[in-house]
Amino acid sequence: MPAPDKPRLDGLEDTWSKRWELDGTYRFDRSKPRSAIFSIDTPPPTVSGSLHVGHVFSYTHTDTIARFQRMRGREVFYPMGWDDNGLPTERRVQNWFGVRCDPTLAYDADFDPPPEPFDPPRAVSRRNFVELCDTLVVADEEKFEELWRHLGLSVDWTLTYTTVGTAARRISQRAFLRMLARDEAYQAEAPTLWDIDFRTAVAQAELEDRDLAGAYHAVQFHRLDGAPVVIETTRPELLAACVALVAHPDDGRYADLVGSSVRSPLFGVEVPVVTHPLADPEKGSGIAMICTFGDTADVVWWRELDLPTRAIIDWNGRLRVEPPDAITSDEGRAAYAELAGKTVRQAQRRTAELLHESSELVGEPRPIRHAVKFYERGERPLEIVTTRQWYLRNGGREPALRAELLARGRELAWHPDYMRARYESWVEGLNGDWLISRQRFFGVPFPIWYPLDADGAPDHEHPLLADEDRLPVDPSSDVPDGYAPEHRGQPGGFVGDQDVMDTWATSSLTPQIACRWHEDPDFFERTYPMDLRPQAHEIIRTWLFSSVVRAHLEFGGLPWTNVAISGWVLDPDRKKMSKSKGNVVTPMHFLEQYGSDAVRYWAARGHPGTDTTFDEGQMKIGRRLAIKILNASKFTLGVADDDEHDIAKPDPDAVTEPLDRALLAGLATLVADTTVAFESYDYARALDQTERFFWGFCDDYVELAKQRAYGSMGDARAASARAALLLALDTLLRLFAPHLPFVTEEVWSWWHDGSVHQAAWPDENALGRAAADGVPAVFEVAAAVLGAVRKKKTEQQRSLRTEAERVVVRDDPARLALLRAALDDVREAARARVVDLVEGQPPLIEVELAEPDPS
RNA sequence: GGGCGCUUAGCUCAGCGGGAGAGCGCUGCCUUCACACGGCAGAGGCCGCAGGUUCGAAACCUGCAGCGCCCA
Repeated sequence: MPAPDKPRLDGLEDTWSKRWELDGTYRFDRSKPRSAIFSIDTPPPTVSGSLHVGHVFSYTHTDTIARFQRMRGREVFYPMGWDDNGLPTERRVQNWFGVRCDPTLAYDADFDPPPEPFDPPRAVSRRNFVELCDTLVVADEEKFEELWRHLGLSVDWTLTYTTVGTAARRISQRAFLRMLARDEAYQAEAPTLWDIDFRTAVAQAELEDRDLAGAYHAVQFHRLDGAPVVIETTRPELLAACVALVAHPDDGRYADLVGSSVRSPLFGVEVPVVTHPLADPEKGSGIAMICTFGDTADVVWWRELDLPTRAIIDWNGRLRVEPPDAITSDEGRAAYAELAGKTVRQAQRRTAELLHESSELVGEPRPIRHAVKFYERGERPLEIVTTRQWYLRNGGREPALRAELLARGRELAWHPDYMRARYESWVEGLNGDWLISRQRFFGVPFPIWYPLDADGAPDHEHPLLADEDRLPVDPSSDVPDGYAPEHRGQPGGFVGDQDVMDTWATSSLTPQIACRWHEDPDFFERTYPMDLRPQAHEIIRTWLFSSVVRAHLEFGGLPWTNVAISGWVLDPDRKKMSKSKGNVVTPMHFLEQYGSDAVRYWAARGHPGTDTTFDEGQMKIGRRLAIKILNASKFTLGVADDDEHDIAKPDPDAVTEPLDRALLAGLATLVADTTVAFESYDYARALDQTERFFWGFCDDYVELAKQRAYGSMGDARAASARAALLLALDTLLRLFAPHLPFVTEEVWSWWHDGSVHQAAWPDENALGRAAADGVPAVFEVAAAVLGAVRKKKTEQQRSLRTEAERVVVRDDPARLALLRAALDDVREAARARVVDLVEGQPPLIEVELAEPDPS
């Protein structure tokens, strides 16, 4: 099929994505041995959100790697997953159908998705809720898949998985049960970071610090002899939960106090004065009150100093109705009654008033700004409450395991390498095990029930576990072995664990889910551990770390050998593009306006790990590059197609001219360089090198060789140019193919059977052989002279077709020899009547143009 | 507070021991038989600052500043 007269970019996405699907171009061949396979642990996008240019950016990076590896001969395992597990989907299902999940309800097999949302919302069982989720995400997934196909991701769409689907739930539960059996999972009643709005526990990895306005309240405690002791606190409302005062052991100001007791204001509770190195002498008055619990420091003090528990904050964020037992005086109980049931903010205000009235508040509260811990999706500061939760060991408590995980981090090949520091600082800063239970309704439940004693109280010490071959189970509707449904909730019966797992507890298993751990042992054998985890840097502490933990504990190894970290897309003000900031740009418009190759070009220029500004200008350049590829290809194929030779199989031996050999020699170097770049996951460098070479090819080589290729110097010399043009085009199309899959495939189809994306990556040695004695410098010197002539013509405001009367090149003998080898080409391209070569220094190029035509 | 990264032309960025570069934007020219969804050329820079290593530093080392991120 010859090149069209007016080759166009428009419509290539539809044409080729359909064709690739029909031909199974990216279909994974599972019969290949592990050594021949390159497997990629793609990040499953959250389907309830929408894809924005940040997704296009990072997924393009991965796709270029996938395409490169495919052309290198690896069988690429590149599945897509959809993340439909977690809060975003839960909320979307609630709103879309007007339902809420109530795990205490029994499954209703006759329940159908309502055409209109229920109003008011109706409660449904967890299993029904999950089914509604399944129906809703199907539509989302179709939209996402369409966009990914339009972008040209070389995913095998028959391998798609979801994170709340049956297999994911089964694998997730299986992995949990195995950790439980190895004592790597355990249940504990402990102080827990708690979001009072979501009413769920939150893990360390989900925290973020936010700067918040607060105020130091100077509050008077009293020595037993009546003398005042002033502490400063930003949380006076926790006074009733105070269990001690703490000072630094070296702080002389309080030395005489340590070991004695003081009495709290308002409540008159006697508490000890203790020391701990974590107490900061610089902060406030240097002595602080320890409450159960105001912040994580309180938890450390409470644990290490073995202090009593006097919790007053309830799981709804209000002060408990009943005062702590320690408050015994009538005055104290009366003061507490003023606060009971109030929110934290209300209680704080009222406490300050009460302290003011009793003259135990010293001066006015002093406003400060300080870092306060928030759940990353939350709106109010986290509280700390004591609850029973499930934990996975992650090295937060055991130095030995932590050291092993740090060693895994060093074993992993990071691209770029410096991103390893994020992992290490996170692992080194862990201060507890991984809390994985969430008091939510939607998600993967724990495959656990508890027996009920004669009084109907659950026995948490002897959980009933689901058999592995029953998985996945939903303990709210399934029944443990040895029990009947009617035993649920009855004394002597059982009750299901009500919590669900943290989404990361499932996401950390994407390698096991994608590779079908225990679902398909042969498949797993061939794909796991995987070769590449591509992901963004802000989830190193969550997704990457938790995946390493799971693989390390279950398999004693890494889940992949390489991780490629992509940066963020920044808006023009250099702020991260994110939904919460409201500055996201949806990609379809740009894909349609500039073409997918152009948008991919912009993305592929973003170096690994580097944040990149959203820049339409780069898309324009990408589009221009794609158009240039069309036109240069049209020219090459047009001039080379002489009805005598098979253009699909140019003959390397026909390349005899020094200029042509110079081109191929340069091309061989280019192939070597881009291969190295791609092998180190630097797709951006590979693109830059190829693009640079390509423009030189168009601007200089084609111009130099054009007349000869048309036959101006005879058949043999024309055949040399034609073969070189074809070899160069063939090579350049392959080098561009990972970045610009559509235009390269389009051009490839004009003169080749099959897909460029299944073609072999170019072979630098074959090109080197074709180049024979060629040296790139011949091309460089010839291009320099041509450039000087063009410059002269431009300066004289003359057409480039203007003839040059005479061109004089002065240089050293070696450079002149190089030029002499391509002199005929230079003369014709420059339209010069005479080119004189003069030995001498410094180098000089003089151009004398012909007189303008008087007409 | 600790760590990591960045700082190069108006903008977006490459270069990371021997010529200060690309594209966009700007200015000018050229309708050239692949390309006007073009081509060619031009102007534009104490390569953040200060020391050091070196025959030679935008690049390597040290310190500082600004910006961003990660962690505490």
